[in-house]
Amino acid sequence: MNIKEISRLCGVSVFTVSRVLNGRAAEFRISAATAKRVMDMAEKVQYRPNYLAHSLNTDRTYSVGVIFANTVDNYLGSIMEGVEAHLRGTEYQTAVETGENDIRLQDQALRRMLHRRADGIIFYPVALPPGKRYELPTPNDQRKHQVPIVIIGRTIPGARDQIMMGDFEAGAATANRFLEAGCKRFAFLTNPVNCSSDHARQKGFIQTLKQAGIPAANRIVVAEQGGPASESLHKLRRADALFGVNSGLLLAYVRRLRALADVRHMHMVSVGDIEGAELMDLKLWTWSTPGRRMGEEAARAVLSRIDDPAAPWKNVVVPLEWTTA
Amino acid sequence: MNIKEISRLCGVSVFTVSRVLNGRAAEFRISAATAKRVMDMAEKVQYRPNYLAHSLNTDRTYSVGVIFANTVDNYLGSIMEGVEAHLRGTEYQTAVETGENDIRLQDQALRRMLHRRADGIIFYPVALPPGKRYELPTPNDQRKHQVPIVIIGRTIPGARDQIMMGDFEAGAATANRFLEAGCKRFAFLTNPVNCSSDHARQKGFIQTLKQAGIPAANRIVVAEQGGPASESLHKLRRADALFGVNSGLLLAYVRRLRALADVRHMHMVSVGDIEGAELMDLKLWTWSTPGRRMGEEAARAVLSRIDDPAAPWKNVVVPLEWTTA
DNA sequence: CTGAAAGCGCTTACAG
DNA sequence: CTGAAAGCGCTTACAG
Repeated sequence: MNIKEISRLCGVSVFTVSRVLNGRAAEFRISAATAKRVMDMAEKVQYRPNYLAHSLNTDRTYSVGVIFANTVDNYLGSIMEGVEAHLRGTEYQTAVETGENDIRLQDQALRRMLHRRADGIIFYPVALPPGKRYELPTPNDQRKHQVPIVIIGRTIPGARDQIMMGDFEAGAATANRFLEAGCKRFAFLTNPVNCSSDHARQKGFIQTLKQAGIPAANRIVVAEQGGPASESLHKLRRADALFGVNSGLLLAYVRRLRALADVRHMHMVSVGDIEGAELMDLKLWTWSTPGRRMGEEAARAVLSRIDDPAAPWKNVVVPLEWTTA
Repeated sequence: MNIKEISRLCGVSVFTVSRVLNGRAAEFRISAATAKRVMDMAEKVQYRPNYLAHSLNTDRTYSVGVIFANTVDNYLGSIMEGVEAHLRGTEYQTAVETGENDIRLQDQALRRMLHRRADGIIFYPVALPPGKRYELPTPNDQRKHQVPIVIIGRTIPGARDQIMMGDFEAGAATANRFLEAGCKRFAFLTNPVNCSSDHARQKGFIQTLKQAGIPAANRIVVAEQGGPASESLHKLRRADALFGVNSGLLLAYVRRLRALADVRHMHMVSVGDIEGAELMDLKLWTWSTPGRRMGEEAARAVLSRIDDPAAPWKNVVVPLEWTTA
């Protein structure tokens, strides 16, 4: 069943059918009677337009590609949720690709997205080893116009639309929380990767401590490949305030550390909800990552960009919130 | 840049170019010299085939749709990971749609997938309220052949390809673990929804206890809407073995229960890794969900089905494994 | 207000 | 071994 068949059944031209079914009957002054006849017939024969043929003609697929650096976890899942929630109110669909923290896989994913002719892309970049900077590849693209790419979660070089979370502010607020609690020796636990989000948390945290007059010896940063090493655990023994760049990492350190020190007296904060945190008998607070909000903002941004390629870059920062029990 | 342009540049026909670029030069006895000329030119001008035009002709999109009942969490993410990992070795891509545990959204997602002409679909169905059974909608589909749908994670009525995990076996193994530990009063904590996976865990657990001669009074099942209610918490006080159908639920009960009972003496098992479980001072073991393996199997199954629509149904059960610290 | 025709970029019988 | 032509199902100038 196709448009030609319907035109035959209704005794009108293909043109008319096409116009009516695209909701542009009025625009082309097609009589209401004809329009109704066509609509009714389409309904009757359960007509479904051929997406491929439509897109081939219009060069729009009405799809937004989402590319994640790695396997979808709760955080990335909540981003997806936000994207899909926003897009449900539109004609757009999502197509998701994930990598495995591998720059080559991510570049491939981008190429495939372009090949599939997504109208816009939301891109969560890989975190490279320290020192290396990620550059968005510029694959040869057959499209007339540049496909909009919105960056989410981690910045990369170059001006673009981007949706980030309030990492710096969360780092600063964490420092203040510790300071108010009377802590003296602070540690920031992070990963040895070049991730702008991790960096911003660190910066907000350390800067605030520095401004509060905490000497360098009492604000250490631990960033180790492959988890806690015994040397750094030794250093951490004396800390009374631990800030983990993410909850998995914090817990990994605490697990090892409790053999060496009384972790129950340390104040701890990390980013990302922990199921059953209250059962851990720790002075532990967590930040909730605002993934859903970020996803919504990203979807909004990419649609705006599709509509208006010339608009100024959009830079959205979504704040983190303390997890409430 | 398109196929016609290349044919012009090479001085051969469109037919020849098409055949060569589809890797079917030999099949059509196109001379090696011509083939090379075409390939080189395609390389030189950075030719990228138009996916839409190709698919419009072949009626194959080389995409596998994945439909999830709800937001992608760590478990569903690991399924995705498996699907993508398997598909990376092929020409297929994935397209993911999620719902919000809403049957209407899921039906819509399926319709959209068909509209986008996925060659096959992997489907993780919603869990309905008790009593209600989910039926796969049969939307009118314009395709010549029926699009294969592989069910994953939760069974639904009707024979199909399906990939499940070893829920019954995990339930039975949990019961045995408790029995070996000398437990006497058992509780199964679950959700009041019609989920085959939850049911199978319960069945394996309860049947094993029954066979071991545990009286009905000592093997209770708690399934409450909206989390722990005080009445059931009262009942649970005397239990010495708790099996949570998932880890979030178990922890929710334990959190409430510890005000009423000494939870540290209870044996506990739940399904799904818990970050930092060792820090909880509980006798707690967890099952890891084999999402990645399931995803790989599902991808394999859907491709097989695309290749051979007439093959017998495939029914794969992937075992759960105890989480190792 | 409506139609016959060309075109999107590919594939594929059908000839030669 | 290769080409001219029709076709996939739709959209859209261009006429009338």
